[in-house]
Amino acid sequence: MRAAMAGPDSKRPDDDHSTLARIMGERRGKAAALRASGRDPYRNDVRPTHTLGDVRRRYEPTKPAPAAPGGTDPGISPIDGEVVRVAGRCVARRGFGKTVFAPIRDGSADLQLYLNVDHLDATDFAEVLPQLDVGDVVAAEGAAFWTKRGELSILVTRLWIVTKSVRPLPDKWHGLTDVELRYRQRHVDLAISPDVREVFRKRSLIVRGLRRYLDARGFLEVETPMMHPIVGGAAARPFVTHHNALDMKLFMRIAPELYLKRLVVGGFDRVYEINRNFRNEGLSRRHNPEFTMLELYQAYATWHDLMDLTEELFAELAQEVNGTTKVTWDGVEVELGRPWRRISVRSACVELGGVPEAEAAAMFEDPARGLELALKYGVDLKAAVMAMLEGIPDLAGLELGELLRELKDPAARPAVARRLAERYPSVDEARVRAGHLGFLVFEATAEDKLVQPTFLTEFPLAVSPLARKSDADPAFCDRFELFVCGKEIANGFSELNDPDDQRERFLAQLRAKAAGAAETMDYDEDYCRALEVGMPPTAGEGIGVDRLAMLLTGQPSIRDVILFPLMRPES
RNA sequence: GGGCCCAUAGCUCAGCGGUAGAGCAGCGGCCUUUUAAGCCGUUGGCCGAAGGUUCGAAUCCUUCUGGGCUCACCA
Repeated sequence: MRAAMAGPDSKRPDDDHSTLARIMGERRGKAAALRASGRDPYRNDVRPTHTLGDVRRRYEPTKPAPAAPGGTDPGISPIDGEVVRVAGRCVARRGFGKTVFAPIRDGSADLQLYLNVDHLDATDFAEVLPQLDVGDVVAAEGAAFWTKRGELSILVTRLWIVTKSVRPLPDKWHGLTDVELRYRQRHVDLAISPDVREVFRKRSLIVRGLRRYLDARGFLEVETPMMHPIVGGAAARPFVTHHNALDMKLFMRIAPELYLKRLVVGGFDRVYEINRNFRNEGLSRRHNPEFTMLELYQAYATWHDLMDLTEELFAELAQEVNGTTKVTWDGVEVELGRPWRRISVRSACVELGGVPEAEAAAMFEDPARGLELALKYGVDLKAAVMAMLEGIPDLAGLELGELLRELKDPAARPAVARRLAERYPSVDEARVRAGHLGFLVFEATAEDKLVQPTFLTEFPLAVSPLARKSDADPAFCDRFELFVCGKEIANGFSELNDPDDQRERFLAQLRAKAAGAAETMDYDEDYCRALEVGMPPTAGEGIGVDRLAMLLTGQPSIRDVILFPLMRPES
C-alpha cells in the first residue's frame, strides 16, 4: 500500500468510506459486542494445554483409512475423548449455518476447529462465534476427532476470542505477492505464508548449527566492537557516526577481523563471532547494507584446514536443515556433499574463462601485458588502471584522468602500459600488480562459471592485504574463497602474522587510496603492535550467513532471508 | 548513480482515449463433515502524486515518489 500523504486537505485513510475503514469499523464493533457481553477482546488468561503440533503428533497415527464412497455417515466420534485446550490465529472461516469450520494456526502447525451448535456451549455459539473473524486469535477446548474427509479437528465445546484482529489479512489464496508489501509488512507475510516462516525457521536452525559445530570443536564465541575508530578488516566504504561525549568520529564496523586476531594474540586459540557488519554500498539481490557474518580463527591451522572444515560444516548443515546435501538454487541443483572442486585463480581463468594458457602466464607476470589482456577481456578501464597505479610509490606525472584519455586509443596502450610498469620499484612489485590485473580478468571471465561449490585458491597478494604470503611464490597468498552459483559465500586464509609485512600491506592500501580507490583499509598501527607481540600461526575465515541461508533455503534474494531488509521510508 | 519494468477496491488482478470491472475478503440471506465450501443479493475506488496533450485521460506525454530486475561497487 502506498499511503497518500496526510496533508491538511487529505482525508485520513481510516476516516473515509473505503472498504478498509468499513471493515475495521465492523471489527471494532464486534470487539465492542464482546465487551458488552462481559468478554475482554484482548484477554490475557489463556493457558493452552497443547500446541497444535502436539495435538497433530499425538493423533496423526490414529488416522483412519479413507471412508468408502457412498458409505453411511459415521457420525462424530472423538478419538480418545480427552479434552485439550488449544490457541492460535484463525486463518479461515467456513460457515454452514449451524456448523462453522475454522482452521487455526500457531507456531507449530495448523489445526481445524469444528464449531457446531450441538456441541459448542450455547452462549459461546450465540455470543462469541458471531463475532469471530479471520485473523482473530482464539482459544478452544474440546476433544480431537477425524472428520469424514479425514481432517483432524477439535470438536469444540468452549470458544474464546483472545485477541480481536481489527485489520483484515490479505487474500487467503494469493496472500501477499507485492514484494514491497511483503518486506514492509513482514508480520503479515509471516502470518499468512507458512513458506516464509519456514525460511526463517531454517535460518535460525542454520545459525544454531554453526554455533553447535564450532562450540563442539573448542571455539569460543566472543563479541567485539561494532563501532570502530578506524576502518579495517575488509575493503569497503563504512557508515560514519559520532560519539557525543567523546566528540569522536566512529565507523560502524565493516569486519571484526582485526579484533578477533588480537584475541588470538591474547591466547584464545579458537574464537568466532556471529554478528552484523555494515557496508555503505548499493543494495542488490546479494547485498544488504547490514549483513551477518561468521568469522572464525583457529591457531595452528592453515587455509587447507579451513577448506576441509567448510566442506564438512556445509554438508552437515545441509543434512541437518534439509535432510539432504542437494539444494536447488538459481534453478540449478547444487550438490554440497564433499569433496568440492579446488581451482586456482589462474587455472580458473584458463579452464573456465577461456583465457589461453600463454596469456594467463603472461598476465600474472607482466603488468603491461596484464593491462592489455584485462582490457581485451572486458575489464573496466578505470579499474584496471587503478590496479596498476596502486604499486607506484610516487604518482607524480601520472594523473588518472589523463591516463584514461590516453588509453582510449588502443594503439597507444602498449606504450602507456610500459611507461607505468617502469615506475614500479621492483620486479616483485610488478608481479604483485600483474596479479591484481589477472584477478580482474578472473572476475570478468570465470567468476560466474563457478556454479557447483568450488574453492578458488592461490589469490594474488594485491587483493589480499591481510593474508599470509605463499611460501612457493610471494606474489600470491594462502587464501581461498568459496563460490556457489557464481556467488562468493566464504573467504578464508592463513593469516599474515609478520608485523613488518603487515605494515607494508597497510602502506599499499594507502597507495591504493592515493590512486583513487574508494574502498581501502586504514593503517592500523595498534594492530601491527599486536602482531609484534606475536600471533601464533593462524587460519581465519568469514562466512556470509545471509548468503549461506539463501543457499540452504534456495532463496534468490538476500531480502528473502533477512526479516526486515533496509527499505526507503514510505511516503 | 545508469538502463529496463511495475503502481487500478483491504488482497489478487482485468481494463490501455469515451467517464470503473471481476474473484477473494466484508455485509444480508440459505445451508449440521467443510477445507480456495457452495448458492442468492449487496456495499465498497480522487485508477501512486503533480503537471501537460485532448471536446474527453486509469489509458498518451513529462516530472516526482515508492518498488522490482539489471549494470556499476562490494561479501
